[in-house]
Amino acid sequence: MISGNLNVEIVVAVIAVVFFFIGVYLNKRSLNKQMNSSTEINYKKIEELEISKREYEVLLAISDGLSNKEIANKLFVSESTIKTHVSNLLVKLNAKRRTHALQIAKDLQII
Amino acid sequence: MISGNLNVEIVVAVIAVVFFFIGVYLNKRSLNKQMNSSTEINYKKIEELEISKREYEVLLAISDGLSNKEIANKLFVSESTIKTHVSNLLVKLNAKRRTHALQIAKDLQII
DNA sequence: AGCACTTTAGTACTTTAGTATGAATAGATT
DNA sequence: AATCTATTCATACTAAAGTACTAAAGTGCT
Repeated sequence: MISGNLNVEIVVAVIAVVFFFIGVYLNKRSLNKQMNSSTEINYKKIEELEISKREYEVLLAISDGLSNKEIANKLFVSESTIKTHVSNLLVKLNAKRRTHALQIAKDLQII
Repeated sequence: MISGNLNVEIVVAVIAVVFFFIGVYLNKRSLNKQMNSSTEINYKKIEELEISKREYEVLLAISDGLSNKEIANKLFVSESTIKTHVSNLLVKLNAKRRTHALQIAKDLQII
């Protein structure tokens, strides 16, 4: 009788643990399908768009809300240089302005 | 003996279901804490910052990458009006410019 | 009606952003 | 060595964004 009760308890515990992790696993899967945000960055897309390393740094700085002058200071180059990078980014992303570039970049999951 | 086996099966099933949902629930909670993106919008924060309905519409339009003129057309008002809203938004969000406002708004989870 | 707040809009101005163009330099590749 | 690409920077623009006011009209509330 004692060994019988122990068996039941162990079985219950195992089932609880197993189904707990099944719940966690299935939930993670379903959530990943839903939200295509906060996912990983699509590096292939960055290459595909021929966005250079420096241009990408500028793009990230834009998404931090920095001005061209602030980006220039951060990267130790002139504001002219940043303007060039931004202009090239806008062309490559087919964006009209920096906020538009951010919207597109998020959509493409490159930031 | 028969009724005894049935009870065990029912108990096992109940435990399985219960722990399955506990797994789902706890997983959802832990994921929400990690990624503060793609989560729900913090409407209390919007009120707290005293951002009006119209100002919030403008904020969303900014995050869509629209220019002041485009926002004006979309909301059927003048560009002057949009400039007023944007200026007020920048003050309320303590932002230096619209891209900075977007960064802050995302951080506060109001967009 | 009176009050508070939001939304609207204007003028005049300064600051940022963005375009177009040309050019120099460094690094990697052929 | 010659070529290609990325990065840098400048000048001279035009366009967009943002500030600082002022003010009128609409909305909701008491």
